[in-house]
Amino acid sequence: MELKYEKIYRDILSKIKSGEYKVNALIPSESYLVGYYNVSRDTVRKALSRLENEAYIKKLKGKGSIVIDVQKYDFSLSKIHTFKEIGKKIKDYKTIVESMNLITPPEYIKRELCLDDSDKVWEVIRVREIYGEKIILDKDYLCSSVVENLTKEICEDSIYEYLENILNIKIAYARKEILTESVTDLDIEYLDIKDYNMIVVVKSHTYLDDTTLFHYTESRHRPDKFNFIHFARRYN
Amino acid sequence: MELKYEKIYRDILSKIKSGEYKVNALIPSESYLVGYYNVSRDTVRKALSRLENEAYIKKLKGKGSIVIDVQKYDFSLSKIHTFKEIGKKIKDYKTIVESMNLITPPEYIKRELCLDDSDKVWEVIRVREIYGEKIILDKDYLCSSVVENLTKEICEDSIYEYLENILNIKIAYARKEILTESVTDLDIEYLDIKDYNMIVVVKSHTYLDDTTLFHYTESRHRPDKFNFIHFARRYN
DNA sequence: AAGTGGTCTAGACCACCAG
DNA sequence: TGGTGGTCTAGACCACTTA
Repeated sequence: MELKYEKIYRDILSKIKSGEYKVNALIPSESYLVGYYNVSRDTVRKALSRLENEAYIKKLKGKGSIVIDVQKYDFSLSKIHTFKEIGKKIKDYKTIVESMNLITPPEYIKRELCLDDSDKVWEVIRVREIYGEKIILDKDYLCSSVVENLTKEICEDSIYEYLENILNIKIAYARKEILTESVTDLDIEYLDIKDYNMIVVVKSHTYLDDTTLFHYTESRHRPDKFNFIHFARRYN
Repeated sequence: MELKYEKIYRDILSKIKSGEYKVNALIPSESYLVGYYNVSRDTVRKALSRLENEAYIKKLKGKGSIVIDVQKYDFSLSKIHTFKEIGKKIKDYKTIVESMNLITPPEYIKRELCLDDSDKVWEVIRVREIYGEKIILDKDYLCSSVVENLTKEICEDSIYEYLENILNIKIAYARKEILTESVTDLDIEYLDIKDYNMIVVVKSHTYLDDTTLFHYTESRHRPDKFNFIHFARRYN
């Protein structure tokens, strides 16, 4: 059974995206929506809260809810994006799996993932090629206790789609850290690094629904092609 | 009159921070908190939702709400941080106001802030010095229609504290974009740039409660000292 | 089976905005 | 003054976890 407020959320979102609810205009009031969807006000409000959280609308006390220009923020990484999602917006991209092995992790990965000595991890090295240039080097480490099997085909497609759709693993949080480092030999070997001597590194820790950490990634971007957009709402 | 769910939110948060509610342990159940605070369940749930949104707790169906290790994420920029907040965690820092003028904005600022020809803006150039090194160059542009007066003292302290506490301006959203650029003459002039030839730029657009854009910033960071932490919750 | 959080309802009063 | 969203209540049923 589908949740009522989810259904309403999606219905309103589709009306925003189709232009039925116009940017900078008010959407129908809560009391109207109560009648329209034949639900309680609280259920309508749940749907609207989520739309506001995701910055599609802004609620204005005494006035109504206004539609925000979402076009500008559509590339936002405030949600947890996978490369495949980003890739959909770029016509010419490719993922090359350089290696994929079940290994006893090196000391610093063991620390990052809080592992025991006997734990094993999948190490996946991938290169992202955009418009014919090798731009991003991804190093993924996945706990084998959570992800038992992995194939080259899955890594070429999208690891996260496999985890979520096939293994039915629920991801709750991701913590990302952005910093810069000097270029390493590995960067030079795998990427079209040109004469840049710095690289932008995005380190991600991904947590399951039960708050256990199971995945660590280092995504190394050639600096000229790096772009991260973040959209923050202020709580009051 | 203070809001009940705000009060409960702050009370639970203080108990998490003081260690009364321990990391990885469950906090009291919703039904217990209903009795403890003598409010309805919905009010308790509002407080807990906010704590979950801000990643202090994680609610687990059928089990309870677990406290997340917040120490690790405390430097997070998922909220809208000002330099002053960040500065509190660093012992030795200083803000130098290099210039502050009410100007007719250059063309690209007019575009960024969607201004008319007659509109004027405050341009503030500041340098952030950390442990004796000039690390960050901030260029701020504020619409004079929103911020009429500005002084050097305010800029040395915190522009945002002035806006929020003195002018009572409510900030609703901020959009941040992170990218890298080549070092400019201005960077070399104002910063201790060493021999780095790249700089990490954070461009921010800040919106008011009524969704109007009023502030554009470029924060230019020496790459070796740049660090951005982002914490994302996954919606289901 | 008992306890937990998740969804949903129906109703109340308030502060804010517009005409 | 009438309509809007914001807060708060009391009660219901559900799915999930743990024992």
